[in-house]
Amino acid sequence: MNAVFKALADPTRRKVLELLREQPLTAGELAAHFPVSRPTMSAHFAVLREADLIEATKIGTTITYQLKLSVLEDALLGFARLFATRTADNAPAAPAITLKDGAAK
Amino acid sequence: MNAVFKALADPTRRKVLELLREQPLTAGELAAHFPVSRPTMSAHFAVLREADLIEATKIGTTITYQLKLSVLEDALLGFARLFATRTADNAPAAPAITLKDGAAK
DNA sequence: TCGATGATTAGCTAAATATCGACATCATGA
DNA sequence: TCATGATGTCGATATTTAGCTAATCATCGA
Repeated sequence: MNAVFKALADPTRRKVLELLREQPLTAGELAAHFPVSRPTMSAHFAVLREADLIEATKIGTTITYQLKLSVLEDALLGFARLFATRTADNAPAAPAITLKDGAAK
Repeated sequence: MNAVFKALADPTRRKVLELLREQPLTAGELAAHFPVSRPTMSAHFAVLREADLIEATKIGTTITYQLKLSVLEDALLGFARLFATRTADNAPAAPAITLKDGAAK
């Protein structure tokens, strides 16, 4: 979970995830959205991969990145759960939290 | 929102927020939970204050910190909303997300 | 007013991070 | 085979961050 929050600390990386929400994109396509160099983007991708937030698929010489929504979800939910107050009697172990219909585990 | 995610990137700071979920605590009480020096903790508090995640109240010589749950919630929800997929027809503008009963705006 | 207590500020170091240009890799098509 | 296009890796540099000790500030009680 720490790796996920570390990854989310950077605006560029959050934006990458946001772009990948719509559809998988190649490294080049993603890089085109930002004013930084390719190596810099590559480093950001590495951080996101390390956090297991994205998945890389290599086809020929092209690498396509795909969002792993469930991992993002688990981290966010795992953290949010720590703040969902549980009163003595009224205590559902897990509060109602969903990022996306059907995506919650 | 960036400040919030920056603040959440550190495990110590996340733990501080978690401790404050239960009840307000003084700087000293909080510091007692961690193996780092007081000044270091003070720096963490400053980051959390900067992100508006906690509120400081000075009583005499003691400073009590309190969690601003709504700010944390807004940031998490604001981000999560970006990933709540909206299909063409089945499109609720905002998905059902709550951290805590009655706390959602 | 003094001294003790709780907390922050100042000044510093070490480590981590972001960023770049240059180079390496690897698959593809001429 | 060779050039090319798409990426990643390397090495260097600058910035940021976490952490420490020592000093300072503010408040309270004797």
